[in-house]
Amino acid sequence: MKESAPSATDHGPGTTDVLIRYYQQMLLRLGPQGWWPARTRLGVILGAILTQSTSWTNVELAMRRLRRAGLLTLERLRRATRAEIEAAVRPAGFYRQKAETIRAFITWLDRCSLGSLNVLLARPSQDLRRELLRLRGLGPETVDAILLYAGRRPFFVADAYTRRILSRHGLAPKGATYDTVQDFLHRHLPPDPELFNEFHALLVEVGKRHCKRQAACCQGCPLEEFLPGGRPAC
DNA sequence: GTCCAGGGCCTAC
DNA sequence: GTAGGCCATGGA
Repeated sequence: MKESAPSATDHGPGTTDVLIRYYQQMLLRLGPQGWWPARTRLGVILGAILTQSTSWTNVELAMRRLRRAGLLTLERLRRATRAEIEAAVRPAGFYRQKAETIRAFITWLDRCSLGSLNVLLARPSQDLRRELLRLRGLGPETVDAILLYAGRRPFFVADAYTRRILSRHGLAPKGATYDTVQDFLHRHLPPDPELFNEFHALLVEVGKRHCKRQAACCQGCPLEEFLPGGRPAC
């Protein structure tokens, strides 16, 4: 079988230990992150859509506007116009696309899961993931965030920070795809939703503080001591 | 003024 | 298959 995409580096049986040490170090330095900061499963799903390429502060602005407009229930979202949803989610950016994604999700939920998040989230994990990925506007990262944070399923959200940090630490090749990095983490971590939840949240926090897209990083980073050769990899 | 954010889609090559 | 453009707002 030909493998065209760069594969994550397999460090053998010790890889799990390495990853757990990363996790423990971040947890020790930063403490529990308390993700996902939404009150309901619907809130988690809306947040997952709104946070696409958007800072969480802007997502919070949009969520507040949704709440003020009474749009944080399925019943109200069904009756809301496109313009109402667009106006509420505007601070999160890409507001036309995101409003349309929200409407598409609600329509699909009504058609395929009796309009019930209980019914939806009771479906088998792989089947549910495959179906969600078919919805326009839901890519792998958003779907996995929904599965992990709303459905408590063990899908690691291998977002840009996760890929960047693992790459800079030599655990994944530069340019590794979402699926490659997620598969790597799934092979080397116990399938524990609580672990995936906290691990991902910690990686994002470290990424925001120390691993920006272009900036040099590592100074003061909780993971600095783990860098290959003890030197900055970035 | 510039960069960036807890992505995803589409098109051209 | 993949690189590049586009979608958009708000904070640093």
